[in-house]
Amino acid sequence: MENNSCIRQQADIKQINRCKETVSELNETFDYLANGLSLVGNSVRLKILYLLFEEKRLCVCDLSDILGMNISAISQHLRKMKDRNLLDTERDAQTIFYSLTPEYSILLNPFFEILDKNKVLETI
Amino acid sequence: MENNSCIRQQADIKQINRCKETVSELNETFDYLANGLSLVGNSVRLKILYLLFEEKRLCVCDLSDILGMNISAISQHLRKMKDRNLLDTERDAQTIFYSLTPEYSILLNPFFEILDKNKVLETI
DNA sequence: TTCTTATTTAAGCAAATACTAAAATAATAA
DNA sequence: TTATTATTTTAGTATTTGCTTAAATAAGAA
Repeated sequence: MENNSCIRQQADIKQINRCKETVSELNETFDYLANGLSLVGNSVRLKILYLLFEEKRLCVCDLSDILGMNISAISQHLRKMKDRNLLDTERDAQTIFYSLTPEYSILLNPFFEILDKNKVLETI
Repeated sequence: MENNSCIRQQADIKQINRCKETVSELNETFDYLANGLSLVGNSVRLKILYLLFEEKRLCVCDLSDILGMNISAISQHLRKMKDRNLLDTERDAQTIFYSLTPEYSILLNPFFEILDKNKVLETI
């Protein structure tokens, strides 16, 4: 930081201090939330999340076939989302099924609705 | 793609084809949405968005001071979000004020509520 | 036990991202 | 006009991310 003396003459010092307090109070929350959103902000992972929302559960192999991508690449995406609690797993013999955690299913619903709406529009 | 013949014996072919169709129909929508979410999925930008949600409008200089970051770095973040229509600008003499576009204010509201709730919790 | 199927993990690399520093633009004041 | 203030843009660099390939793990079948 070279130059944080840029503060405008007309700057609202009270406002700036209030904001600084907010940022320092919520710092970890910002990081945690941003990290979760960055996982959703990737088109491969967004597709996976939406497909799991629609189909309830899918395995790596299904997703690899659907998305036309390497199983390893998909597996690595799934791991990230599982580690961040976006996904649950359930084993059925050799097959591991992934599903959306209920919390993220709710939180991401507005985005899934956008996708649903677009789907209808494009089908007409 | 070396090996997309991984398909399980028990794979639900109908399900997989339905999913493939969904993905191909919505492909651009996925990309567009993911791109928007990737902008929100960065803690600096999430902070900026939340501060604009709370304060209605702020300039680069305010944000630079609040976040303790280089003006140039903030300006580059703001540009990305303006280009993707997350932000509006309004000039007041030499100062350029940024604000949230109404659409994204609504769409991001559930996340801002999480932040609001955490703020209250930590203040108690 | 060995073989097959399903999946994960590790290593390596290319592309994307975020930041710094310096130069450029733009509006106002002297 | 020149100087000041507010901001953006460009170029360079370090870090992060996403994918490929190959090796490792894990469960069931022969």
